[in-house]
Amino acid sequence: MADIAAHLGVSRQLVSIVLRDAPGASDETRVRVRRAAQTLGYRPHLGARNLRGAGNRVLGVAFAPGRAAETDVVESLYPAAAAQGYDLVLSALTRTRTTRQAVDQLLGYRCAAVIVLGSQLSAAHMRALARHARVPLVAVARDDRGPGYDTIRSAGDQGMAALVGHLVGLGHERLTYVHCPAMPMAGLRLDGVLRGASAAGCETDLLEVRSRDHTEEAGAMAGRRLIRRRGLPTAVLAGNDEQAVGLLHVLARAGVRVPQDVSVTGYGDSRLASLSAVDLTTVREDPDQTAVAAVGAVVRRLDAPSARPGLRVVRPRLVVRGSTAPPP
Amino acid sequence: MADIAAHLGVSRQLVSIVLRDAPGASDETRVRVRRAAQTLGYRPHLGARNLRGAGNRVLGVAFAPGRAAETDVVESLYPAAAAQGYDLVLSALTRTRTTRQAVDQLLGYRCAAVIVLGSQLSAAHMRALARHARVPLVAVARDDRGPGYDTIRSAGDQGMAALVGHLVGLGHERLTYVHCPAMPMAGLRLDGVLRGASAAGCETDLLEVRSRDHTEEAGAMAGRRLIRRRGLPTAVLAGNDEQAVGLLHVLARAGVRVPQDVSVTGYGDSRLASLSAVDLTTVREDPDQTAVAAVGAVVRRLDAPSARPGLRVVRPRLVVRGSTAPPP
DNA sequence: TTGTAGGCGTTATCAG
DNA sequence: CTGATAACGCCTACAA
Repeated sequence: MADIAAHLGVSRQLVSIVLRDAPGASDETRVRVRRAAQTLGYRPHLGARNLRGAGNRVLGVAFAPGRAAETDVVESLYPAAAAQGYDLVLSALTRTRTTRQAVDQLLGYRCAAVIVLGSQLSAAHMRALARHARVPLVAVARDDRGPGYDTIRSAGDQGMAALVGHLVGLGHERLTYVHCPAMPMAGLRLDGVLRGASAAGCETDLLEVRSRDHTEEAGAMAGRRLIRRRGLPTAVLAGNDEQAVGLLHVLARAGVRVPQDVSVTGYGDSRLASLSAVDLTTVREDPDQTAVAAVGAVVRRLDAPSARPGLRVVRPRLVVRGSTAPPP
Repeated sequence: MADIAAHLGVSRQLVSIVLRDAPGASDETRVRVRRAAQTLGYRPHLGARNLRGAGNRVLGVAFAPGRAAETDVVESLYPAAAAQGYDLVLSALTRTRTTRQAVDQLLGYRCAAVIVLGSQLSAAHMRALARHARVPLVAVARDDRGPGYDTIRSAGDQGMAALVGHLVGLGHERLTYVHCPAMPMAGLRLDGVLRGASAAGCETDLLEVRSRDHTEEAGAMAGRRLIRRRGLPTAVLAGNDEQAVGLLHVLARAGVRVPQDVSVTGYGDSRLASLSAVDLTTVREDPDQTAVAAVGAVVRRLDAPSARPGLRVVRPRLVVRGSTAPPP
């Protein structure tokens, strides 16, 4: 910044005024300063900016790259944060990196708040983390809630109930649900299936998969167990899209036709679901809505730090594709 | 830091000395200072640290969360960077966020260097970006090379040649390669197939998929075209694992058995390849090796800024699984 | 072991 | 519009 000032023969303050669009400079100098900044390759030093204490306008995001639902939310978080004047800094959750470590790094950058996506931390650890971070903490895709942090999640029960309604409407009378307890928010989705089924007056079988994995592999395990059984059900609901894809794969290799012989549904409407070879009936968890809600929670908490942390439930939407049909 | 000093009644310098393990403090005070830092919830201000100019020990990483190969490398980058005393700060490449924007943000944090994973920028734009960033730039998974930036990639040609060798060894005499020009490093892999085939004295058919997508969707398109043809080939090589999975899905739904009727191979050994329902013969691009090579390139360039940027090729490894067998 | 002093890049306030 | 001055948190150097 001093370089620009020297180069133009003006004061540093003037340059600062122009670059942060503050009042107090003529249009002509604004242009000159901006041009000089361009040619000199000027770039604001974000660390120095945050040093000033007040209003650092940076949100930290901890997430697991590779998890489809989370990366979608991250993608949506950029515009959502920008709309409120915030920038994002990311920190990865990996096998070698705990939620705590990731959040600690973000706090090192003095983020105004931290958004944690899909952490598998226990409720107690999450609360401890929120106390430890002295900035607002927002948890996305958890089925618990504070105290100490805001929670954003989609209504997994409503979504599942909508899928059940869709299948019953097609004429199915008995549904099988692939329940994978290791999956975040598994309980909520199971609830939705059971309540939806009892409301529609239809039978439900539970196929419980006991594995730490809750993606394609779990779906494949469920598929193999279904095939070993005497008769196939007419409709199977998987806990999420990845499980549904694993299930579809196993069914296809076994010569079972979808949807002619069996209808299959997923949850999430991730990238996988809309692939032409998958074409999965599912429930859309809108990442844009989730992202906007998360940023909204941050802003609200920063405005009123003493307010009780809340729970925001985002409404899911049924997406009917080619993997469901009337029973054979 | 001043808080700790006040709380203990010592000087800030002493606290600084203890916290960065510098000589000049007694063991007893070290313990006291550390305990106080704990209880006061002290956390170093990374921005302020970087402000000091020299040796900021932070590497910027620009990548697309969601791309399997890239997230694997990111996961491996954390330990690789830590081994050299570096921390990582991440910036996402998304539909709404260009490589340029992501790198600009990283430069704002005054990273010592920037690592860009799998950017689809043209060679000219990449060079411009390297000039614009005044710190070392390392590109991972590109088939071009500088000047202006170091490149790390796996030997796609050798990997493909190894797959060809494996298939020929099984007795296949005619191979079909799914060529998707939009895929990064597509040319290199095509080369490997052609050279491997001519060395082994076997025929090759090219199935070119013209689509911007180079993942499951492209593989599914290729699969549908194969099935519409008169006779199926005995072996199909896909450009990467995702394409292979899309291909497998379409083949399975069409009643084609893998590997009894057709052998299928992928490239990358991503998470998908080892799923039990996929069980794909492929080539492993080791993310650990790639990550170590990338950090190594950074360190070398920081030591000798004037050295000519180089190309580092990581050797891939054949992984034989259940999707390949002798021809029917 | 402690104190003093300065600098890193930015924002902010004050009086000219 | 400029000039002067301060503050943010951390590091380094030098002297007591």
